[in-house]
Amino acid sequence: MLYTKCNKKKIIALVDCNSFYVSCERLFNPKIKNVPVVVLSNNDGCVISRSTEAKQIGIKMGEPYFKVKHLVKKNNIAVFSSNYALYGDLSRRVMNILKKFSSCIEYYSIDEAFLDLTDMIIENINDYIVEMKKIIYQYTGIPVSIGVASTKTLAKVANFLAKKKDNGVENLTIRSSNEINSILQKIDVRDIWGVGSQLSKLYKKNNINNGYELKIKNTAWIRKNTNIIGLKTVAELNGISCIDFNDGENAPRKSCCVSRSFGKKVETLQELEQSITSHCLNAAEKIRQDQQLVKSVVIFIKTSPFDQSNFISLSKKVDLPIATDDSFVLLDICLKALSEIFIKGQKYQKAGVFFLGLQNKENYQANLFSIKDSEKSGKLMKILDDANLKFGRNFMSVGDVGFRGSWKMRRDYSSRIDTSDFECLPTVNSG
DNA sequence: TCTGGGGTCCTAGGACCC
DNA sequence: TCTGGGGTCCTAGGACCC
Repeated sequence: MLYTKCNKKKIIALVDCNSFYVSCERLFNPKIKNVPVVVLSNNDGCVISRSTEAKQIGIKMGEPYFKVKHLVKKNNIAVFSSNYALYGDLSRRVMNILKKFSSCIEYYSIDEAFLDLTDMIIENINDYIVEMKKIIYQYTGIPVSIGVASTKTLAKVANFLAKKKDNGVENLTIRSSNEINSILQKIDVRDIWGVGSQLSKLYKKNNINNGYELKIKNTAWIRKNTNIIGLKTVAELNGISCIDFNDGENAPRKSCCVSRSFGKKVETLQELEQSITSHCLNAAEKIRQDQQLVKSVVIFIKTSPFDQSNFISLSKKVDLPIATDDSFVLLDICLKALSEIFIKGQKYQKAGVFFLGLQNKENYQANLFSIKDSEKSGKLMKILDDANLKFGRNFMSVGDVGFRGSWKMRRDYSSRIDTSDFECLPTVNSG
């Protein structure tokens, strides 16, 4: 049944921006063009983007910053806090260009997209992707790698190869199956898309060490020892496309989470209330933007998981009788839930809000008990959202978000670049 | 009061991704 | 001293029903 959809060989391209966050910072700062650069996660916690030079020095993806600080110092690595407003803006520009190369496109992440080229009339795929890469660079300054293959999983493999090549593109659809097999033999099973730390442990224990060994593994064994996703990965390595292509531009979100670690540990209820308030309001704004309503709410607070002996994680779920997008209602629920789970005397490290069971507002409206109330609330929420859009996040707020709380996120190395700010335009000297 | 099996639905938790 | 955030999907197991 898994295979029935696949009667025609597909042509799928995966476009992936190279060291995306680093590339974004480099656009506005030519001085860091050929030097090692890293970008840190929120709170300056971990390394989440590395330039080629930084990779060569041995900085690993996801490593805590404090553990590599000595390497940073010794090698003069340029360090940046993440600036998601900037990355989001540049991502949109790249994706807009990709739209011109295929009408069937899946925005997979901030720096990646799948393009289905199956039904397009293209004389030469290789020329097409070389052109695509060139245009993206010319229009945005962002370098990308492009891999093409008959399935998403193989397109990931192709992209993995493309990243190591000078021209930055790889097309597996023109390679023989023998060539593909020998390529897969050289790829560690952990590097196959869909194989994470747990699966790779299981595979290696059972002598499946590379992509080829996974490809030829008996499917009954895979089914018995993993799950449907494991089975799909194997099918895809065999050229059978069975992972859905999600080209719905606005596939609605099913859940929405806003959470943050604190810049320093938090012990008081008041500070937790401020952070939960801020997260709740931000999440509410997000779902209103998407015309969605919330059916249940979860809030959580936890101490640091790295302090194993003292780790606690507290949470509470509340189901709403009527789905809503009203910040007042949601905030009320969140703060009440917080007061119920709060335990004194703990050093909290993180707090967050989940909105679950999101549903489309249009479809739900008719079920509301009081249309009038919801209209009133809708107008008020719109004023709130418009003001915050115009004057910046949290300009207008409903509760106490503690404007200068010492618990707020650390961002010590931000480039503070804003693409809507003229001051940030680079200066060009003509002579 | 004791007995069985099979179905659905829901949820918590885990694994994975970037 | 200092270890990100936001998603999706799948499964096992419990509750409930007949």
